[in-house]
Parts: sequence; structure tokens; C-alpha cells
Amino acid sequence: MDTTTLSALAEPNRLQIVELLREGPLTVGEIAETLQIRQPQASKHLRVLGEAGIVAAHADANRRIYQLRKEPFIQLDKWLASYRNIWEERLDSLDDYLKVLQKKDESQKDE
Amino acid sequence: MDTTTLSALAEPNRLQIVELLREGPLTVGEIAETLQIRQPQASKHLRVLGEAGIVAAHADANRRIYQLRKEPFIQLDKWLASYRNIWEERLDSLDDYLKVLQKKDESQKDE
DNA sequence: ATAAAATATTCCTTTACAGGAATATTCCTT
DNA sequence: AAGGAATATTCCTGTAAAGGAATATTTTAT
Repeated sequence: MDTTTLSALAEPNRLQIVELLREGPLTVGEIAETLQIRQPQASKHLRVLGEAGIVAAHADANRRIYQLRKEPFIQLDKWLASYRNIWEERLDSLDDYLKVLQKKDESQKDE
Repeated sequence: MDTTTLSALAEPNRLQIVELLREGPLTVGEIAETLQIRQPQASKHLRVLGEAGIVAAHADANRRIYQLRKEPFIQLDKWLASYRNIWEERLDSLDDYLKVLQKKDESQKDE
């Protein structure tokens, strides 16, 4: 997993932007107004999101329309998939591990 | 989505810890040794992960065994699900939005 | 009781990053 | 060509957080 994706999403305002764009593309002004943040901050956050590949901009004359890109979400989904058996099968129980530890202790007594 | 989960995962060393624990529970020392980080840093990172609910500790005498908790991953999965149609259906095309914008422009001319 | 192992905590320093305010840039309109 | 919108960038400041080093804490072993 790429930490740039995660750290981009970890900032509250940016996460809100992403959740807002989930409903569809928006201009910078609309984003700033909806989220009650100043326009420069909106632009800065969109820059970070853009550099992380989470968002893409299309110029429409004066304005820039931002929309979500799908790739980072697909990546996140793939990454999460590798954890799915953690809550489905629960193979690696703590009990098993305790036994492993005890075996180690026993073998150390012989050294 | 909770940003504490995301920001906890956004730090590279912590993400590595999580990916390591995916294979099963481990002690602090094992984690530190495997990831080539100093023990205090490992403890600190595990603390953050614990406060985010990503990890749980079970005492075994001297050592503490850390393992992943499933809840945050389930949460992440649910959150991601709400984005799935973004890359599956792609309802909110940019073209549609451009038309909306143009309508707004036209209506403003009348004001 | 003492020493040693495993882990947690504290203090310090440095760095990254977010917000505010001002300004630059780009494009449209007239 | 000039003014105005929409957006981006820059500079500054404050703050949070990460790493290093030292130390505290807890538990075991002798």
C-alpha cells in the first residue's frame, strides 16, 4: 500500500472533499463553499489530493472541475482484500501463538 | 470514515507493522527486530495503533503480544464500498457536469 | 533480594504540515 | 485593452508528530 494515498486521506478536510466528490465532480469554489473553507485552502488540499492521484482536474475556462480518480480506490480495495481473512477466517489465533512462544522458551533452556 | 484510522496507517513504519501483523501476532521485540527499528519507536507506534483500535495487546509475562483487530478493517471496507460504483458504473461523468454548469451560466444571464 | 530481560515512557530536537493573509495567474467579458 | 472571476501560489507562523537517547516499569530467574 502506498502511504501517500493514506496520508492524503488522513486530513479531515481532504477526506471531506473526497466524500463530497463521491457525489460527482465539482469546481473549487463549490467545494470551498460547501465545506466552509477558504478558497486557497481548498486549492491546497486539492493539490495534495491531485499529487496523490486521488483527484483529477479538468479545465473549464475560468474554473477547474475536480473529480475522483478510481485507481487509488481500487488499490485500497486490493490492499484491504489481503486482510479480509483476518475477520473472516481468523486463522492466526492468539492461542496458537502462545504455544509457539512456549516452545521457544523450552528450546532456550537447552542452550 | 474515521481519520484516526487513516492517519495511524499513514505513517510508513506503522503501515509496515500492520502488514507484518497480517501474518499473525508478534511481540514488540520481534516487530522491532524484523522492521529494523528501535524498540522504543516500535512501542510508540504500537501505542498509536492501539489507540486507533487497529491493534490489541495481550500480556504474556514479560512480553506483550500484539495482534490486529478486525473492526477498523471492516469499517474501512464499508467506507470503500460507498466508492465502488465510482469505478464500476461511473454515473457522474464529466460531460454531464459540464452541461449542468452551462445551464447555471445561462440562468445567471437572466439575473 | 538482586539482576536481567522485555516493554513503556519521558524529554529533547527537528521537521512537516495546516491555516491565514496577501498576491500572482489565467481566462472571460465588454 | 481593462476589469473582474476563479483558481493557484507564496510567505509566515504555530503546532503536531517522529526519532534519538535515557530512564522507568514490570516480570522472570537465580
